[in-house]
Amino acid sequence: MNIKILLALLRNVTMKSFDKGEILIQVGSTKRDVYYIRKGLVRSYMVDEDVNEITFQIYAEHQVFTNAHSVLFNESSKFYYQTLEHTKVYIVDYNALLKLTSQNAELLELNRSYFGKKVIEQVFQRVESFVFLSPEERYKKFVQDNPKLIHRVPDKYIANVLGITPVSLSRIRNRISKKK
Amino acid sequence: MNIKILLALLRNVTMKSFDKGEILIQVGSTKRDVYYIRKGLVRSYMVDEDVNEITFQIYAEHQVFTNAHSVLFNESSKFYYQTLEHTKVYIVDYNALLKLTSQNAELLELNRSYFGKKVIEQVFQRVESFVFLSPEERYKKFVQDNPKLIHRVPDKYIANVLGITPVSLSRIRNRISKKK
DNA sequence: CTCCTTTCTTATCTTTAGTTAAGTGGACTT
DNA sequence: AAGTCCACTTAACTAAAGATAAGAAAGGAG
Repeated sequence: MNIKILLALLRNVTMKSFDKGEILIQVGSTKRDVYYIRKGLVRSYMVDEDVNEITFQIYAEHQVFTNAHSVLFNESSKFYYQTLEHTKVYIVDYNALLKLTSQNAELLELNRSYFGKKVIEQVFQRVESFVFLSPEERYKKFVQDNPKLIHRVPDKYIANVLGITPVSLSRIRNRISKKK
Repeated sequence: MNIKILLALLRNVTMKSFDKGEILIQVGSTKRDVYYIRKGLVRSYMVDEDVNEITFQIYAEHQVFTNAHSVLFNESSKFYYQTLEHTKVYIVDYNALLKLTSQNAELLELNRSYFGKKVIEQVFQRVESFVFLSPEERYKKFVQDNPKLIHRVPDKYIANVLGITPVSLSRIRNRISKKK
């Protein structure tokens, strides 16, 4: 990779720290920032008509997230993105990233293959888990895929991600532990 | 758009017709063909351990589908793609498409924005429907989004797509019609 | 047109999830 | 250290979904 482009890339990267509970992306935002989590935990969530918060996704260390509605569909964000712990992130403006990568075939491929794929792969697998698995199986898969997360993320958020209620999640846990 | 590139594009497009029930993409295939449905209906499905077919997605006229596992993740297909009616499609090899589009910024953007977005938008909305909606609400949304499909697609396939059983789908219909 | 297959519905029973509320245990505050 | 808040569990009830089977309706093949 061209060192000139690498330097240009680095110039566009910002490091930021956030306290627990801070909002990184607001609903309605059209910013096209791409976040890489160096340390910490972030969740995306929506607020429904009854003012309930519903968590859509959870992101941990080394994961990339972004205002997907803005980057992918040019719409404003439907989600809040909020830290669940003290969190340190690298931020790149997606437009700048695009400009840079379009100048370099290698980077372009990296951008497409890495960033795009990760996001899509995740979403795809998630649909599959809803179509093919029961809530209990989804929970088991979640634990398997994210063994460390269950101790760091409140159950109510995990329940939302699995598409069930916190009460139901608690019962599923109970059921599983009894079977053993 | 450059006419030379347009012609090159057309040289890479094949038109094909399939009878009802034919398999377009086999499980295990690594072919990177992109299909555009001119007329007809296609479903993607998996076969589980108990040899049950589980339908993952349904594609109709003017929709684009492809061996997503192969194109997006460089893996072999986990799904069969099968016609549900006599179906006419245009086929482009994705690799050829990539080569062509990379020579032309306009086409590149078209490819990214149109093909990519459509696929991703669909999957995203689908996850949202599982997280935020009940089975009954999912069914209503499906009818709203695909008013013509319900009369062309067997219920058991729709049930799979919604993540429920055919029996449950029948009951949901019954419930809805009684409420009116 | 009739027979056969497939799909859809209906019924019964069991299991699981949603809802609401009460109770328990931690963590944090003052 | 007592009180407050919040997350999680448990309980009781209702509603809905899964499984299985049987019957009705529709579609296709000969």
